[in-house]
Amino acid sequence: MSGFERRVLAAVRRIPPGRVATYGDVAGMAGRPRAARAVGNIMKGCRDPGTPCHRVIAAGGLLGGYGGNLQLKRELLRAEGIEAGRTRIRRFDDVRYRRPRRPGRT
DNA sequence: TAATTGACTTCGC
DNA sequence: GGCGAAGCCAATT
Repeated sequence: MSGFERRVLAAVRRIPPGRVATYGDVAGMAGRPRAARAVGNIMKGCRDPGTPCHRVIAAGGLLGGYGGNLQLKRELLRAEGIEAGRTRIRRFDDVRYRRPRRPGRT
């Protein structure tokens, strides 16, 4: 397992329930903001229990993919209070998870 | 080592 | 909203 992959999985695990993050966001949390594709590639092989891959979606609130079971992804999200339309998450901006910032002077 | 492959992202039509 | 093109990144062959 490469360091990048490990960081990506760790980032995904940090996404709280009821919230989602885009591949790009996860890539950023992993330290490679431009590696959204690589993140997707890793997600594809996401079989680690405890890693909520379903909370990772595409940019703009698009659903992205889920091993062909996009329907399941929607249900899982819905179970966490996130509703999704045919192609897109609802209230995406509200449920989107962001990297925690260092508390400091503003 | 080089080429290919995507659960990506942004832009234009 | 859907489609095609270009850019970008790591894993796999």
